[in-house]
Amino acid sequence: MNPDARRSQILDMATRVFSESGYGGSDMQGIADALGIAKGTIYLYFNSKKELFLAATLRAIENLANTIKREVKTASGPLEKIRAIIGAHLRFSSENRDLAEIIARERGEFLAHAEETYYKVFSENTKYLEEILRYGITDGIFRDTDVEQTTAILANLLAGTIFTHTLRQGRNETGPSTDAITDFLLNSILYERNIL
Amino acid sequence: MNPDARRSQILDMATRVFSESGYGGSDMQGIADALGIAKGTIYLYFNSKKELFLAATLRAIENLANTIKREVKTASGPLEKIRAIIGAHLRFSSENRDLAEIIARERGEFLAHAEETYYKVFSENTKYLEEILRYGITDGIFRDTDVEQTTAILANLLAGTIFTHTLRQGRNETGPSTDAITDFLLNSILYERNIL
Amino acid sequence: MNPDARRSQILDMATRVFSESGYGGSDMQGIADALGIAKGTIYLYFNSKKELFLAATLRAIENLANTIKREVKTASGPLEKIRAIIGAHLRFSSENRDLAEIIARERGEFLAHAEETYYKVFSENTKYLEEILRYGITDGIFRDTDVEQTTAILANLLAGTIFTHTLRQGRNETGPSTDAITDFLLNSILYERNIL
Amino acid sequence: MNPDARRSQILDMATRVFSESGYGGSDMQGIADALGIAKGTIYLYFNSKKELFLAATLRAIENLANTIKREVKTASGPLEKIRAIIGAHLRFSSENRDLAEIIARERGEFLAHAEETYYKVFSENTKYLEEILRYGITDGIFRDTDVEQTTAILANLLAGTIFTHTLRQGRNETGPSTDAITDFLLNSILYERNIL
DNA sequence: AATGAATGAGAATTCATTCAT
DNA sequence: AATGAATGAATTCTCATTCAT
Repeated sequence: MNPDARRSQILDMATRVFSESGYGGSDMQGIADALGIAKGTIYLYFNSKKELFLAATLRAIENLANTIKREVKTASGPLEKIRAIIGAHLRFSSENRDLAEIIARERGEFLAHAEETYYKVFSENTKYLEEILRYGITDGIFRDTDVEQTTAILANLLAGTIFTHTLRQGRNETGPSTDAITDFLLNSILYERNIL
Repeated sequence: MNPDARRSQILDMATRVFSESGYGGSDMQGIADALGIAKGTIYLYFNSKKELFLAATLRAIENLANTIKREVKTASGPLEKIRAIIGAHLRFSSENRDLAEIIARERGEFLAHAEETYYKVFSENTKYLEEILRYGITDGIFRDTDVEQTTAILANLLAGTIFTHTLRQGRNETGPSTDAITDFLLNSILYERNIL
Repeated sequence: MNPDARRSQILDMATRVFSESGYGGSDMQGIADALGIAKGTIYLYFNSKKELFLAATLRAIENLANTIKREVKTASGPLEKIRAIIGAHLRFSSENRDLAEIIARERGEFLAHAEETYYKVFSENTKYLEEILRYGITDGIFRDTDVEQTTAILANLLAGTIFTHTLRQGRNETGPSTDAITDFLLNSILYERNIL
Repeated sequence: MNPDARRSQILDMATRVFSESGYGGSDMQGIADALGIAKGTIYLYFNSKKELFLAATLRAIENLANTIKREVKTASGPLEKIRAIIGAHLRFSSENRDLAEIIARERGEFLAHAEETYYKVFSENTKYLEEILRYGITDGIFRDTDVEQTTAILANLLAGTIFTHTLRQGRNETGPSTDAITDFLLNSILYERNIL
């Protein structure tokens, strides 16, 4: 089997298993069994359980970061770009539950490493949001708010959305929609709400 | 030693140790050592490591819930009550890092149990917020928004604030202030922003 | 059970098992089984298999060094002291096969560590022998040989005696006797052989 | 590549690696890597790790035995033949460290097999030495000692020389020289020392 | 109530060996 | 002949939990 494909296949299964059972609740044999391969094979591609977990997390986080980047690039105009960032998070949480969940699991298991992971996404987010906000303020469509605080608020809101997504699902609840969040945000920051 | 005091002492240390090292990264011997007692003694008060961890988490969560309840009761008027809820979360994160951190750790380790924990706080939050919002809408000071969505948004924002608090600290960053979040929220939901 | 006694008991069995099967050929479970205790118990006293092995070796080497020291002290006169050193090695090999064997095993398994072990005994030997030889030369009973070379020769002879002891036993052969070695040595170094 | 050459090349590298790291400390992958060949290739020439190790040891032993035989044959007269045997061991230890070291390693790892190995060399030694001694005694140049004991003593001395060679090197020490050992021996066994 | 020695199930990891290509 | 990916048995080590004192 092609090494890249095998590596990717292991990562897929590891993501699924770790997402379902957490790091401590999963074992290497279980991942191997689920793939129908030998335990030793996993170690040909990853040096340890921790490395496998973190590789799976990293891939998830990069996937999220790419999703955001792609959608922001596609969107035109500050309002649409903001909606794109919010939408990217919600869609990512819904469509890639394993990926979203493993990101949240990392937070509890490897705090120090999670810092880096977290900043991979959120520093990107921050960059985009600050640009958009500054542009909008200069342009006169946004109120002259403290850009950094506003950005941090939205970052927390989006992080909270991902961290609570699975929790809500366990209760058959749905969180706020992209539209609701976007409206909420714009109502707060727009200079003239009535352009909505 | 008074049994309740000993139990409480063990919970305190467990909270500290689990907060620092996570569930998988902590061991019973370490907690006993830190207390200067024998490992077996812990088992006189808690049946298992998991039970100890969840008891510590539960206490943390109740502490947060009580903090919120107390401050909301003290505050007068919808605006002040909203500010109190937000402030309670931020102050709790700052002043009780261990407690905030163990709540975040539980999310990654015991997902199913975390659902309950989470709802202990957030259903309370939700109840208060929905009341406040409905009251404010009826009263005409808030726009006529979808109350459930708005509540869910704020819940996510506050959860994100707790979950990212330690992460930010690792980077020597501070998150948004109570004032910033409150202003942000009110600007969005107030019927007339200029009353601020 | 008394911790020192237990530690000692584990060391005894480890010495026996490692002597019989070598380091690679032994496993911790086997040692535990032979003692009728749990594997984990061994780890309460020794942190790793290697540490257990080296502790057993160290004890063996100290035992040999003490045997030599005791017998040299007891013997009176240079000729008797020399005989005592030689006799101590031969008796040690015969009466403490496990101990002699584990010393030889260490040589093959942990070369770097064996250096230290080896010098624990042989620097002691060297010290005694050089003293005795110098004394005898000054006194006129020994020829004026190169003391360091002669000492090194006897050290090699005694090391060879220990290292080959088990090998010879496997062939039902006996090595040279204390008397033979002593006579051999004295015939070489005495100024006048006929005092023998 | 010529099969014999490849086999030989593998044995060379195996000897080096096993000499440096011991049997347990070496792995087949490491040997293959050092040769720049695939691990599986080694198994085309040797059926197992143990077989490879023992083949390397056997070759080393035969090399030593041949060295001795060659030098004994070349030397003329009992005194020179004795010097040749001693010199062969010392030169072998110095010039073929890997070979000498793997012989010592085998002693600790495969005791039963080492018996055979050991006797390959030492029975040869014994044969030569006993012949020489008996000849010298009959001839009147050697004292009438117990030939077997004297032979065993020299065998132990030479074995000890090989087993301690690497140990001494780790301490930057040199063992006794060929001349010193030969003089020592002859002073002991010669009927008239003054012919030296 | 407290202790801490002992337990042993459990998991990670290694690596000699195989075999399809 | 050579390869190197795959295997899985074997082993070390950990640590939650128990229990005799």
